[in-house]
Parts: sequence; structure tokens; C-alpha cells
Amino acid sequence: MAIKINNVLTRKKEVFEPVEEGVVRMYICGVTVYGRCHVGHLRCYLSFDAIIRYLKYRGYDVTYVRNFTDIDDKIINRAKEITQGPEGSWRSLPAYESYDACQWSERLAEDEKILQRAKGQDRHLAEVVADHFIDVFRDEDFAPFELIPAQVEPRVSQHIPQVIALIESIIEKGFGYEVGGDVYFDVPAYHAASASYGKLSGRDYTQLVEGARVAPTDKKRFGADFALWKKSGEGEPAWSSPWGQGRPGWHIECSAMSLDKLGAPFDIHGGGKDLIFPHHENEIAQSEAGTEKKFCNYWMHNGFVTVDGVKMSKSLGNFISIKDALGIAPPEVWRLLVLSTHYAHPIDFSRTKAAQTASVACETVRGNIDIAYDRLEYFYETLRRADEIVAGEEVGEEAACMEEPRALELLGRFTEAMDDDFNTAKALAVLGDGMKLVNELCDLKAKQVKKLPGGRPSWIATLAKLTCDLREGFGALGLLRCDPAGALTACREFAARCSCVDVSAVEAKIAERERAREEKDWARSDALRDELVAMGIELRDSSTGTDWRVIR
RNA sequence: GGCGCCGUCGCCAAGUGGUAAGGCAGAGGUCUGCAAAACCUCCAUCACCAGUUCGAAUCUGGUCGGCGCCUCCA
Repeated sequence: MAIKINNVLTRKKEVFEPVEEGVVRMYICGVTVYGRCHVGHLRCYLSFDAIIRYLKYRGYDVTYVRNFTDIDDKIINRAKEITQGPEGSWRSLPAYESYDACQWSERLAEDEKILQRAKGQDRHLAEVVADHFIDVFRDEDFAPFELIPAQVEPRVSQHIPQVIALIESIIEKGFGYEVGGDVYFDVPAYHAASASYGKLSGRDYTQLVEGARVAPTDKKRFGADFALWKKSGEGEPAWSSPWGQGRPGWHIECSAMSLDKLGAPFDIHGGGKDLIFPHHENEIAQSEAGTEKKFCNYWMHNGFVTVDGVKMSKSLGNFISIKDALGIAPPEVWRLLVLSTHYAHPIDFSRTKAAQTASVACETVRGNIDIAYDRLEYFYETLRRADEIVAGEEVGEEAACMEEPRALELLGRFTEAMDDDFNTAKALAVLGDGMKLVNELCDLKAKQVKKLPGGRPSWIATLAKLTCDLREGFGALGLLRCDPAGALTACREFAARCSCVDVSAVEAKIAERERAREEKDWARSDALRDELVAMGIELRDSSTGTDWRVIR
């Protein structure tokens, strides 16, 4: 069985054949570090995290590179804004129109932090801005999600020689030209020689020019040409080059660093769909122009996160920051939610759409986050009850599993789903079936267990195998890696905090109800339960006691 | 204007030629002091029209609706 990948480059689903057998070299476009990340970024890195985990699960030795673009106009602009201070005219820019008081307060606090960090450092403020947001990315935004760390996280600022060498090679081959300190990639010349510009995005470069906005100061020969190197302006960060003081253009850094870390061709290049053009198209052109080798074999792009059907983006102001996301649900809930949809399809986070379209049913329509939250708890609860049954039991090696196809074929079906272009949605459905089976088995009475072929030892063996396989499958997606009891407590505490539930008051009422129940005072017991329901608490009585959870 | 994607049950969501996975909600049931949970059963012919085919949600053409890229963007 082989893994199949929907290759954006060929627009076909293809059998994955790495350059070197058993090894996967992949490059995922990282972020430009000029601000905080939002759920759109989260979706991208969670989707690719599951893909990387699965490739490892399938036995591949994965070399994964994810860059930080730490030189860019937006970073320089941010530095300029910080320099101007809170009274600067930048605050009236259109980009900030939608800012509310809360966002402003966060923004200014962040600027202050960056200024503090810059004190005593003899560096350009833009570099400090980049450092700051790299730290935010690693230590704040993404740390809770436990992504598989990239082997290398290259920064452009540390790869200027590689960038320059690649640009020189492009110029040497006749596909780049210098104009007054800027260097441009010559799209028409390259296309004339290779007939390949536009092969990823399916664009005809001659038609691009008509729609392209060419700024009056542009020195490029052709509208579709793009900057490989930019001459630095006054007070901007600059590096020495054969073309004078300047900095790399956007696109070239990913080519230079991926070629440096992975060589050409490497296996998989990924990123958001919005990067297909121009970013990835230009990466291919300049890399293949400079190296005369194929750049990358498989291109994968994740779908957008949308809000009310519209792409989530900073410029539209319709984004949920990762910081806010972590206040809505725990990291693992977000992971489950993201993986519930195929990586290439859009995910919509609107909570208003349902209310608009289904006026009758709006009260019963629940947010996807809440559903994912419940589902995660269901998974952990299922594992917990199975663990309790299996714990302390001798799982005899000789005890055969029950002839239960749903148990025996679980991982096979999981692998089949994932092999087909990493269909995490389907894979989760398969694993969900396994969870249902675990509950079914746990529900059996001792008498029924006795009657099973193989009896109790076989029942235990089956439960042990199932939970082990489920952990393996979910684990290959980065899910259910925690101890169930601990995870459930954390889930409940999180929900209690969100709903401002007074945990000690809840537990006091539960204790009181326990006493009423011991005295078989059902009226009192039920009254207490009603009070708890009014507090947003649902009870679950069992033979071992009363558990509770926050109603969502 | 150019290129491209999408439209599957009330909601979410798999499914690229062989007769519609899964989740939520809903109905009925088993279990339970009651309830919850868990489990069982039920619940769609795939925006529309016209073709290709023995056979189409899946292919082709058209219509309508939504979105994306072409400027920064995961």
C-alpha cells in the first residue's frame, strides 16, 4: 500500500515516491514575523503536523524545515510605527480601522515590550521586532499545540550568502537583471527558455501584466517580473551585496533556504493555498532557473479558514488570534476540530450562519468547537473506562482476541484512509467506530462476557488491543496522547473557568446530594440536581460515584 | 476582466464512474431510583438543466449561487 498525494503541481492524485527511499524531505512555508498568528496559521501548521506525524508513523525518516521570514517590508514598517510611537500618524492607516480599544491596548503593550527588548542592543529595531515575534510564535502561540518541531528553522537574515549566490546564479544564466541596486527576475526570458512559468498556478504570465499594478517607481522591465534583491532605503536594515546595500526580496528566501537545507529536488513543499501565486510560482521559477534542476516534486496546499464564508485574514480584521483561540477551547480541541476536515478544504468558523438559515432549529445547532470539545471528552472517557477494566488484568499472550472485524481491521482502515491524501476526516470516522466498539464491549455484563467465545480473557485481550490500536491511530495524528483522567480533569477545569463555575460550590452540592441519595431521599436528590443544572452542571451517576461536567 | 475552487440530510463533513462514511441535532428503544452517559434502531439520491455511459454525487456542456487568487496573506 502506498501513500497518495494530491499534487497541486500536476493537479493529480499521485503515488508518493520520495527522492530517497524511506526519507521525506519537506519544507513548509513559515510566517513572516511582523505580528501575532491567527487561527488560519494554526490550521496550516496543525494540518501539516498531522501529515508529518503520519509520514513518521508510516516509517519515513522525515526531515522537516520551516522557515521564519525575518526580513520583510511589513517588519520594517512595524519597526517604523513603533519608532513613531502611539501618537504616530500610522494609527489612522486603513489596516487599523477595525481595531477596538482592547486590540489597541494589546498592540501598544506589545510595542512597548519590543522597545524594552531593543534597549542596549545595537541592532535595527526591525530585527528586534522579528526576534520578538519568533519568540511569540514558539513560546506563546504554538507551544501549547505540541507541534513536531522542525529540524531546522532557518531565518533569512542568517542566509544572506546563500541568497546572494542563488541570485548570482540566476543572473549568470540570463534570467535576472540589475537596475539601480534592485535585482529582478526576468519572467519573459525565463519562460522563453523553459516554457514553465505558471506551471504551478496555471497562469499565463502575459495576461498577468494586464491586471498587475505597476508602481510608477518600478524599475522592472516587465510587469510580471519580481524582485530578487531590493536596494535599501534610508534607515532600513541592509546587507552588502554585489549590487550594493540591500536586502532579499520576498520569495527568494524560501528558495535559498530550502535548497540549502534540503537540496533539489526535495519531496514536499507545503503552505496555505494563498501562497500558490505568486510566492510558490516564483520560488519554482527562480530555483529552477538558478539550479537548472527540478525544485520540488509534490506541492500541497491547505485550505483557508473562513468566517461566515469569507477568508480569515488580518487585513479584513475578521481573524481570531491564537491567543483568543486558546481562551475558547484547549489546544487539543482545536487540533481535533482542524483534523475533522480534509486539509485542502476550507473550514468555516462562523457561529451565526446557522441561526440565519435555520430560524426554527437555531437553538439546537451547536458550534463546531463545542462539538469537537464533546467529542474529545467522549474519546478520553471511553479510553478511561476501558483502561479501568484492563488495569490489573493479566492480558495473557495466549488469549486470542475476539473474532471482531471492527477490532482487527481498525488500523488497516485507518491507514487506508490516511494513505489517501491524508484524509484525516475519514480516519477520525474510522477511529470513532473503534471508540464505539470499546464502549459496546465495556457495556457488556459479566454474564454476557462469560458467554463470549474465549470468555473473559478474550474480552480483556480485545479491549487491550483496541485501546492500544486506538492510541496508535490517534497518536499518529497527534491526538489522545495524554492520560485520560488528567486530560478529562483539564477539560472540565477549562470549561468551568470559561463558564465561571464555582467548583467548590458544585462539589458541595454533589456531596449533599450523595447524602440524600444514601437516605433514598429522591425528592431532595432531584432538587439538588435541578439546582446544579441551573448552574450549568450535568451529573453522571455511576456505581463508583457521581461525576460531573459543564454543560456546553 | 483573467485563472481556479466550491454547492452532499436541519447543522458540520467524507465520498472522482458501480448504486450515498462519520459527527451534531431529532424520533424510538435497552440500561437506570429518576436522570445523564453508553449502546441499539430510524432519519438524504447529492443546487438546477441537458448530455456521455449498461451505470454518475462523481465525466462533459450550460444555468444559478458562494468563495479564492491575480497587491500583502497560512
